[in-house]
Amino acid sequence: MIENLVIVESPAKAKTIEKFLGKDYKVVSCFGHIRDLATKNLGVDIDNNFEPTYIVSPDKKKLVTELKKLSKEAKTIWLAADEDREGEAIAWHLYDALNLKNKETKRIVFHEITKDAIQKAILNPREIDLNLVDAQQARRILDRLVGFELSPVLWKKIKPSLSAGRVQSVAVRLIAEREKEIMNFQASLSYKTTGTFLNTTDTAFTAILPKNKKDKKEILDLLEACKTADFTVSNKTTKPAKKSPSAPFTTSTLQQEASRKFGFSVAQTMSVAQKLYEAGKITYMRTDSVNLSSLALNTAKAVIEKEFGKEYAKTRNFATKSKGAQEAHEAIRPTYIDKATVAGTDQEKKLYSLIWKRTVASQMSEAQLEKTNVQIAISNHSDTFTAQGEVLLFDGFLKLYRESVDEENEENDTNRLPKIEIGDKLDVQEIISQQKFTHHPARYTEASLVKKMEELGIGRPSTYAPTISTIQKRGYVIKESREGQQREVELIRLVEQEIVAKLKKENYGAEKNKLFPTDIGLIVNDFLVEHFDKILDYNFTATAEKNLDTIAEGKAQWQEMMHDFYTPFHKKIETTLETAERASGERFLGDDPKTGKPVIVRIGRFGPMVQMGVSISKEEEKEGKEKPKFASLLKGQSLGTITFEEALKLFDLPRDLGEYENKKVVAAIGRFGPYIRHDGKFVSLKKDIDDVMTVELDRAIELIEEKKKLDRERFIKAFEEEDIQVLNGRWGPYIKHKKKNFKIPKDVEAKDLTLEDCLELIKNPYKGKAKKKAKKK
DNA sequence: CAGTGAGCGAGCTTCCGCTTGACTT
Repeated sequence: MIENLVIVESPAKAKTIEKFLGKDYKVVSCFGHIRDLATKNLGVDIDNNFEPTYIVSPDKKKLVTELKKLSKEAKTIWLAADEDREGEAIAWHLYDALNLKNKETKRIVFHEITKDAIQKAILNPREIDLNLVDAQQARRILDRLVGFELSPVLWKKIKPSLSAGRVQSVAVRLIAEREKEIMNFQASLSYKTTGTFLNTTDTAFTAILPKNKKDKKEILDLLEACKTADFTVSNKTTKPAKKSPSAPFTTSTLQQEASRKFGFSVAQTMSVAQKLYEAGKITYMRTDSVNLSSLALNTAKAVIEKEFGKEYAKTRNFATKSKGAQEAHEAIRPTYIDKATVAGTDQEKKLYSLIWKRTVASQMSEAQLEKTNVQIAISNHSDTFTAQGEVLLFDGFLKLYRESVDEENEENDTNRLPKIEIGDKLDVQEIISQQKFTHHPARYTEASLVKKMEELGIGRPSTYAPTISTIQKRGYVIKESREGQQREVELIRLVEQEIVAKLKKENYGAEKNKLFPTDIGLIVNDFLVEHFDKILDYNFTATAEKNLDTIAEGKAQWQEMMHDFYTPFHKKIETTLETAERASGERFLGDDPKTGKPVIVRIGRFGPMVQMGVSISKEEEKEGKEKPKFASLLKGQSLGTITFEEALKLFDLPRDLGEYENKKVVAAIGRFGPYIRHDGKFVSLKKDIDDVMTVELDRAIELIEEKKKLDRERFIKAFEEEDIQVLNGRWGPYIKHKKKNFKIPKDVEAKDLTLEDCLELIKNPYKGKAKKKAKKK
């Protein structure tokens, strides 16, 4: 008999809480949601007032059986899922699925995992809030209806297996629209003027003209005037300023900072954080809250006073700024703030240290600055130079932590100014006017997309990383780096009474790990925006959230809200299915100069392609009419931007390179990119080195030989009589038998394996640490 | 798994939000 059974969502949490509660309490975890809508027939009975059908998720069946058993034995059951909409629903699903209505069941909540908070929670149990549960059901059903009615429209009108949803489609829209802004962006040029001056004691500093000039003649006039001008300090102002630390980390700010400082992908950040959490080193990592427990505040204060001194400590409470925050947890912070470092992998150490610094800095004093602004008049010209200086009077939190910023753009014009007073006469060393291009808006990184999604209130801490991986998996978006290009800008310099102009090369347009929309992403987005503007509206989720809040307050019925949404939505689905054209992104490029046939680009069954000639029907083919020719677009090319010339070149593939060892050598492009085929074997071309359009026979032979050598090294041994090979693979040596692969235990030398060993491993496959084979389809 | 771009059309795909492992040739 168990006295008390406490069910929480996370197993790591269960472990900690059990320690706090003592031996009368058994604490177990339900691993999040245990049931979900059935996938058959939507899982929603539209005609029966949107009645949902819930089933226990397949991977939770065993767990639910186990929980049922435990709850039968227990006297009192405490449902301690998180205090937010999803948590309330989890509690209710447990109540329902475990059949707890005849048991003593209590609902408790806490926002921080401290002994104090848990004990308080136990003293204040309540009922399950059915209004909040209804709000969750409404959210779930809305998402199901949108996703499962919208996606099939795409299958019919664009391509099978595509997907659309309240969150992912808006995420794709952000990226698609940003790309269009960039495509339509016209860079403009203007001259930025910087002067280097000497103060009365000959110390140099720089000042700029606050406004850039477009006109070269104006610049030349100015520089000409400066040749003979006197420069006088006409004004000087100083004012105090302060900088305050940022709030402790939430999921989204942690993802952003880890991306900016370490280049982590959002998934990487989450998996490292998960490890730290499971090891008890940080608090829960999927949170939208910036709150710290009072215990954490006290420890932070003590740590700061000890490490930096009393004047560096300042206890603060931060308020959330993000839309729709539910704040069921604390901010992400070290469990023990007095530990500045932890053991672990490099990544774990780095991320922990970042979390520690951010948390501690959030409880430190502001930095005190003094900002100085100096105006320098030109005696024979109406323009005025401006110098800006910043002096740090007290470093405060900056002693520990400095947040990074997104844009690598714009050099900083602030410098440390020497002693300058009003009326000082200054000498000029040089004045440089350099042409500057305006920049297009920055493409999104994974992390800056998360930031934007959070601003719009779409997605949740637990879904940011999975959503970003979904839109990439569907092929809507691709994360890429692209090389920059060079261009020339003019630089006009006045030094020692002489004006000299020259051209300077600069790099621009290089992108590192940015999100680009693909052709299919752009086509799907255009289609959805055209036909389902309401769902694709950036405010759709925010508005829905307001309705959900009303339901949670008990002031509205969820079925009514669903009805109001669904009726027009479903009608739109039907008319779109009936009336909308198939969307293929088709574009006519021109007529082939050799044959006169039309050349078009469009999305085909296998992605973006170029087609020469008109499509024909089966009958026409029988009659001997000529079929059109097809070729896939290369990586980096897109339907919207490919030129006629580039498109024509694609028909040059496959290219015949000649013969080697009496066999033909051919260069072409396949599913995995550019390759060379020789004697029935394929060799990939080297990215960034080889060009499939120009590669020659000599190089091809080099690659073929290289591959042959690798294949030889791949081979360890074979037992031909049993069709067994021992080979070197990506994850080390393995056994290959009749097209199936088998693992080799770590402590076994692959080259010492005997035939008997191999047969044994094939009969009883070694599974590593795994206990059982998980079926997954 | 390195061709293909369509033919009949069965049967499949798909959502968001909670949680962790399992597992890749």
